[in-house]
Amino acid sequence: MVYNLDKIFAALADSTRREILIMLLEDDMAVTDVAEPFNISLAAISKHLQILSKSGLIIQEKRGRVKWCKLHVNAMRDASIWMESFGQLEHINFDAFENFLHKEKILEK
Amino acid sequence: MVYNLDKIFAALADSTRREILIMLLEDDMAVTDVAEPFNISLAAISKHLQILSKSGLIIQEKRGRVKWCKLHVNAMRDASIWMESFGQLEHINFDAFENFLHKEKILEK
DNA sequence: CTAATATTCAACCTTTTGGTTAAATAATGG
DNA sequence: CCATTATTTAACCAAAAGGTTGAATATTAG
Repeated sequence: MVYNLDKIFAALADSTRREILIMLLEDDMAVTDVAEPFNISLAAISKHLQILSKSGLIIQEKRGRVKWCKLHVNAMRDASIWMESFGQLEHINFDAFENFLHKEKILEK
Repeated sequence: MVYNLDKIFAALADSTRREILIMLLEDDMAVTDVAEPFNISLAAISKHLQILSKSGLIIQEKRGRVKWCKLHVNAMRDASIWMESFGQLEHINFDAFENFLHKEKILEK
């Protein structure tokens, strides 16, 4: 399966959706739980999740009445490969990267 | 200077703009020359270049009546760093990457 | 000075995006 | 069976995106 760069980058171009992806790094989540920290409607979150689904960045699986959302990182790899072509990543700025992880609270101080 | 992920990813979400970036990998170009391979109006290309400029992915510099466009890859690094957080890039798929470079005619067979 | 070249701006159009609220659907618990 | 919970759909709205054409603005060449 090949991913659609238009859809992947468009999905990543919204900060709400990027925050959702970061939340899903930690664990799979139900739609209602994804919506909890945001103050927009559940319907809006549902749409964001559909955009993430169609881009391939997440997979949704319904069990009972709960639809579980989980990261599907393969899609992002396609986008990364595209970016690689600019020959920058061999000089990854690890300080900036670690900084990012702290800012997003993925790592604790 | 810090780049705006919304703008960078949104700029990358359009295939015309990604093609422009690939063209600029080879060399700096004037607006008219960027427009040449596309069959949309010059005004449309001008808008695409403004979007790329505002995202920080290119820099435009006017010399005489010609506005030169050049890649400014630092912006893309911010987006790459974001993607790094998904822990995928340490296993870069180099086959896929080389494949991409051939497909985009950056490398010849 | 004038014509040609390079680029942008303005006005317009259609489609998409991101949001809303209210109603619909589906599954579960009691 | 019925009320509750989980999620989506539908109808709507305002703003943004991506395109057009035609006019405007610089700058250069002759």
